[in-house]
Amino acid sequence: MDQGKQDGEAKLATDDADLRGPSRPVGLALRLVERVAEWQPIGASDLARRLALPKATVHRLLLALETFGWLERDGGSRPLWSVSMRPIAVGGRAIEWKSGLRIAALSVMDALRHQTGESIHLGLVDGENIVLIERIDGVNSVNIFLPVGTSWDLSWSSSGKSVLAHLPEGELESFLETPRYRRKSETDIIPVTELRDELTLIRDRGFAISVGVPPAASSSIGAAIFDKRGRPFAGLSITGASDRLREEQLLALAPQLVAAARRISIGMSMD
Amino acid sequence: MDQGKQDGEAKLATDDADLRGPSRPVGLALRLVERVAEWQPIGASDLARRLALPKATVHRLLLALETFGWLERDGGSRPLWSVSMRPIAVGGRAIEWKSGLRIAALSVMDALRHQTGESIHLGLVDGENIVLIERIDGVNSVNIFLPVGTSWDLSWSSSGKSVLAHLPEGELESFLETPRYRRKSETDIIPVTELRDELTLIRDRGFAISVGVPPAASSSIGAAIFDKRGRPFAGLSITGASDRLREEQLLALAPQLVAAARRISIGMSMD
DNA sequence: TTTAATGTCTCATATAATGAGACAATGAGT
DNA sequence: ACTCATTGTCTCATTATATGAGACATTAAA
Repeated sequence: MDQGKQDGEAKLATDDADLRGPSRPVGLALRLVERVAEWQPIGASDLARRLALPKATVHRLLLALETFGWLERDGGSRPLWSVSMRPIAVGGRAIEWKSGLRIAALSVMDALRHQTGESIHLGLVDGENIVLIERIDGVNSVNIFLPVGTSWDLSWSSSGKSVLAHLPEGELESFLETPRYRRKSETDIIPVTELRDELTLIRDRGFAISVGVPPAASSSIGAAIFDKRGRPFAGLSITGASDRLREEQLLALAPQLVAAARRISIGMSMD
Repeated sequence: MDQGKQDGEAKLATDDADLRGPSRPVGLALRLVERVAEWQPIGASDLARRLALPKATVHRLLLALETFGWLERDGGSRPLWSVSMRPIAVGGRAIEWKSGLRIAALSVMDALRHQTGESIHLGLVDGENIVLIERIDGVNSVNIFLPVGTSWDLSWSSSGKSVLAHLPEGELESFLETPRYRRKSETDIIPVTELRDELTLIRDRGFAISVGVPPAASSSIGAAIFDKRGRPFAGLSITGASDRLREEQLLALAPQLVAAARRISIGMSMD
């Protein structure tokens, strides 16, 4: 069975299609970067085996990617590869540029963290995932510090579900086409239908709640952010350790969160 | 004259060498990603002109990079290109994996921000740059929120200078080989020699200070973090708005900062 | 010591990259 | 409304590189 969606953490790479055709080397190289990021630190042979690619091809690409500064290896006699800082540096520029969102959100997020004491997350939709692009830390003593760049399947995080709930019907359909499961315990799996019901509730209330989301077992309450055309494209959430933020506490934060998300949406529409 | 180093913000890309030879398409594609990140949003022709590459080649690569999910364009009739969330997602994995550092640093950083009230930055050396990989926000009401992924030339930021000061003599030499300037005002440029003097002072005191660093005109005090072999590879800094953190305030924070950086170095050496 | 992996490299062949140029669509200037 | 420089897009003959099987030395484990 295809794993990956079950554990909530989003897959990075595009499907491992055959990739014959134009720009094949580029495609292979990028896939390599993505996979190395996922499996680092990893050896060349191991990588080739997992990708079902010839050893020589992988090796050649690894050397190229090292030359260009995207990958690096440790000094061992059997080198292990990992990604360099380059992708972060590149990604940082991306965040800075989606500044319409970031700038509009920052002051609101700062105010919200002072009101609530909790950490505030800003996520941006990327295909079927939502990526954490900014985090402002709560002033409480115990906090969760998720690294920027963490991404989740839209059906997992509270802000992701908020986005889903406000998606045009057609797009939601095609999202739900790929079967999606959520594992609560080892065997307890929530199927699609229940997610649909939850989305209806979310649309009515204007916010979503998630408890015990990996990788840090955090709990959160999230709301969607809309662009000028009324399309949900990002999410704002209040996130904290599961043992402090139980459903009751989360619900109490709802009004302030929803107001903040709306304020950001409005700020985005004024250009 | 070669700009770029003067404004403190680090260059992303490798040099625009001719790139003939093996893996050329991969090299071109990666350079494209880096440049688009730098200049986004940008059109295809403009990009081709700046890179001195044929329009057709650039166009083909842009389409490929879109297919693979690394670039995207707005819907306009003259599409403008920008980078997707993919690099951040990839980079996030990188950060998570340098977890030796991140994990070791987080609790210390959290403690430090509660002691001082200011924002704490963790930077990782990447070639001649230092990249912000984690930020923990101060509890004060006025704060600077630099995006993770921001990078500076080593000679600019306080933590970068701390790293430089503790570099083996040979490596420092080759770093200073490329002429480096710092612009204080439009015409006031600090040459190499003065930087050398400053590094001596930094080595003696164990910390460095920078005032008015772009892009947010922040001021900071920084100290180097060392690996098991005693090599500086990262930096810790206390950063805030220039108008609150003047040299006097920064100096007062030095003991706590230096202690925290040492604690992280020690934590890293215990594997 | 044996053995099964791994990293590295070479080379003939297949395949894709290359870039000049053509074209229509666009948008700025008048 | 009309001009005209510029843009995005595509084609195609030529050239250059990618490809991947296999060989080899090296390493780590049995």
